[in-house]
Amino acid sequence: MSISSRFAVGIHILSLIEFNKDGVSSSEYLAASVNTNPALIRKIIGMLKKAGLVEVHPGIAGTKLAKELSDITLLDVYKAVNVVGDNELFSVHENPNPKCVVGRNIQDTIIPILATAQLALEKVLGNVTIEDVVKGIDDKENLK
Amino acid sequence: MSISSRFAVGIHILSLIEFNKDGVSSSEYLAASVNTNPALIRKIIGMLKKAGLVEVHPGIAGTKLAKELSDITLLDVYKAVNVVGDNELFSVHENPNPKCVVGRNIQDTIIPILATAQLALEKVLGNVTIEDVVKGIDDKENLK
DNA sequence: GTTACATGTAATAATAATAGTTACAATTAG
DNA sequence: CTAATTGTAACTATTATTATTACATGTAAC
Repeated sequence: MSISSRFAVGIHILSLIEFNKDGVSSSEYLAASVNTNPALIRKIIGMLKKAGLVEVHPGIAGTKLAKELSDITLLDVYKAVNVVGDNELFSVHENPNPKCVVGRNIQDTIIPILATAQLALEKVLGNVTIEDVVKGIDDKENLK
Repeated sequence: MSISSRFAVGIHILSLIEFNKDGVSSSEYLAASVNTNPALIRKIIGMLKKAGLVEVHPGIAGTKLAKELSDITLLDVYKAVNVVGDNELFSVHENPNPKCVVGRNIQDTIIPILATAQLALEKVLGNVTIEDVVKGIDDKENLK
């Protein structure tokens, strides 16, 4: 199965807050662009807030970025929205037979390999910032 | 969510066929080591067969490797068991609002980035072979 | 040919996560 | 106080996985 779109939605939200920095980014406003409902947006914003990426206060309309655009990487967002835990991108069958050479060693053998693969993926995400995404959106828009 | 354990089970199966190369690796035998039932093993073996990694024939007990150990990478297994399609590791929300700058450009902007991350992961898997896994299992076993 | 056994595959159920939705309490500004 | 917004909980629908049962199909041995 694939990684939850919460991640993509998180990127969308942060980018839109930047594009709308002179306006008020309420959950309703953001939901209209993502094309979902405000409650779902608030749930994701809650995660971004817990990770220190945005500032938002109960009762006060709007969410603001809590960091510079260039200081927020996609890895920050990916971790914030909890799509994948450390070393949990791959799942490994849980109870292989300990009476078998393969069964009693397979987990210890492949888990580090899978972790390396996961880290390679995360490293790519760590090298891209929301600033890059915002620029990418701008570039695509200007080509139209 | 995480990537199906079919992948880990596929690695387990191929490794065990090697360790048991002088014996008969029936679905029942393999299932006992993986600790699941034979039908599930046969389903996965069917996928490995379709990918040309193993040889197995209806009515005849046992599965054999169709390639050298060093010619089967974890990426081959990963693709064989269909856990993730090309460019489908990450899911992206489907109908962002085209009336918004972000909404109409977000997909084209982030999809290539996410694909790069996925490729980095797959590259790691492509550099590890079943031979490496088998050696790893042997090493761990000899330390006990 | 029939018997015994193995593979191939369909159907089903249980579980878990996602995505969407509604509802409402808590909080704040005016 | 009132209106508006955030923060959450509860619930549903959907989807994929994993496990399981059942049985048709294929092969070898007698």
